[in-house]
Amino acid sequence: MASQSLFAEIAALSGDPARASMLHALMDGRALTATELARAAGITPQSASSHLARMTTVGLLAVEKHGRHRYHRLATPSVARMMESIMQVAADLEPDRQRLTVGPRDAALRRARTCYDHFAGQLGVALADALVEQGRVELTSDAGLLTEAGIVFLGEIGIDTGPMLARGTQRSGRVLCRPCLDWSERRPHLAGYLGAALCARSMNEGWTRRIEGSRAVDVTPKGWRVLREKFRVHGAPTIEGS
Amino acid sequence: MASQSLFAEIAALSGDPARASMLHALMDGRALTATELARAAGITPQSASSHLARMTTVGLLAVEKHGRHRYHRLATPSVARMMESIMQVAADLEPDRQRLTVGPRDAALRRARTCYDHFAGQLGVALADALVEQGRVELTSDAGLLTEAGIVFLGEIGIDTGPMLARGTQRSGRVLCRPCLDWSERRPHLAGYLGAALCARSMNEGWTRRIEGSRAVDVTPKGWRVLREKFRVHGAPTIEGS
DNA sequence: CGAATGGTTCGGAGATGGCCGAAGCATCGG
DNA sequence: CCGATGCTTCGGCCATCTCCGAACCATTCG
Repeated sequence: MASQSLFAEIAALSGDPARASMLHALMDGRALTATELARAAGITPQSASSHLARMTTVGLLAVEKHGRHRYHRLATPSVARMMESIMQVAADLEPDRQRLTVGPRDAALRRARTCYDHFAGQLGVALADALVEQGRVELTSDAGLLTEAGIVFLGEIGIDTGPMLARGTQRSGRVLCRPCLDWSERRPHLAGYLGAALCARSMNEGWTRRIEGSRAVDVTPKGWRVLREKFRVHGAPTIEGS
Repeated sequence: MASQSLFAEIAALSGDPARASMLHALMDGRALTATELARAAGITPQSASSHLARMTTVGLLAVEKHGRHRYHRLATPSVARMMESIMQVAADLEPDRQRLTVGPRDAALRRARTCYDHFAGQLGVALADALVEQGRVELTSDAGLLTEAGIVFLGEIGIDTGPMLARGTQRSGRVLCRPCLDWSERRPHLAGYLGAALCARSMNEGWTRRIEGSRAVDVTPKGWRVLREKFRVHGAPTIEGS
C-alpha cells in the first residue's frame, strides 16, 4: 500500500512545531507570504522557506505568485479538515490543561474567528445554536442537516441554496452541512458548504470584518442587528463583552 | 494556546513510519499485543514497546491488561477519525501513484475490510450505494442522513434506531450518519453511528467474518443472500470476484 | 521451583532533520 | 541602471529520535 508511506509523510510534515504553526496560521483560508509565516512560526525566513517548499512539494500547500510575493495557502479543503480532526483529538486528550485564559488577543480569538472557511469561537457556536433552536438546522456530533425551514431562511438572507443542492455526490433532496468541534468552546459549530456560505455572505454584507493579522473577526453594529433580528441569536451579550 | 503544541505532538506521533504502521493495524478497532504490532511495523518488540508507551502516555492509545498480555487499541473514536482524515488527504494528493494492484492480500482488502468500526472497500461502497439507491440514506461529501424509509428498513433487519435518535447533541428528528471516503475506491462509504451499527449487526448475524490477522473481512453465503435480497446490492458480482 | 514467553528498561551507535549565517536570484522602485 | 525587498539555496552545526542488543521484570505452565 503506497498510501501508507504518504500517510506518515503527511502526518510528519504536520507534526513539526514550526510547520504546525504555519499551518495554523493558514487555517483562516487566506494566503500568506513566506515572511509572514516565518514570523508566525518564530523562525527565520530561510527556515520557513525550506519548510514551505517541502509542504508544497508534497501537496499540502499551494502557491500563487504575485509580483515578487509568493502567497501560500492550504492546497485543498481536505487539508483543513485534517487539521480540524487533529485539533479535535487534541481537545479530547487535553486533560484539563484548561482554558489558560490569557492575553487579549486570545480573548478575541475565543470570541469570534474564522476556521478555514467558516465561523468558529463563541460566534460560531452561537450561530449554530440559534439555527438549531429555530429549527433551521439539525446537528449531531457526526453530521448536520439543513431543514426546509432553513432553506427558506437562507433565501431570506440572500443565500441561494441551489448550488448546494446540486452538489451532493449522490442525489439528495436536502442540503447537508457538517459540524466542526470548536477547540475553545468544545461545542460544535457549522462547517461544510453551509458554514462557508454563511461566512462568505457575512463578510460581503459587512456583518463581520477580519481583524488585521489574526484569524479573529469583528462583528459590526450592522452585524449585531442581523444576528439578533434575523438569526435570533440570544447569546449575543456573551460575545459582546469586549 | 497550549493546544498548539499538543497538535504538533499528536501529528508527530502519527508521522513516524513505524508508529503509523501500528496505528493502521489498529484501525480495525481491535486491540492487539505489542508483539503483533511490532510485526506489523517491521521492528523489534523493544522498539515497538517504546513507541507504544509514548502513544499511550499522550493518550492516542489505551491499554488493557489480560494476564501477561497487554492489548493496545485506539483510545477514542476521534483518533480513528483523525486517521481517516489524514488518509483522505493522502488520497487527494496521491497523483496517480495509482492502485498498485498487487498481492492477493491487498485484493482481499480492497474487496471488503473494516475501517475502525464500519465496512469499507468495495463492500462498504456497494452497501452505501444500495442504501442511497433505495432512498434509505442520503449522502453528500460532507454528511449523511437516514430517511424515514431507512429507519423502517433498519428495523426490518433488526437494528434498533432508538438509541441513535436519542444520541444527537441537539434535538434531532432524524438520525444522521457520516460519510467516510474510501482510499481504495475513492468513493464514500457509511461511517458514523449507522455504519458501526451495520457492521456490528453483520458480524453478529454471521453475514460477514473477520479474516485472521487482517483487516479484511469475508462475506458468508448467508451474507450474500442478505445483501442481495434485503439490501438490494447489485454490485455484488464485482465484489464476489475472488 | 525453574524454564519459557510476553513485555519493558537501559545504553550507545547511527541517521535524520531543524536551524541559522551567508550568498545568490528574482522583482520592484527610483 | 542600482539599491531595496522578498525569497530561495547552500553549508555546516547541533539536537533529537529511532533503532537494536542486552539485561531485567512479570506471568504462566510443566
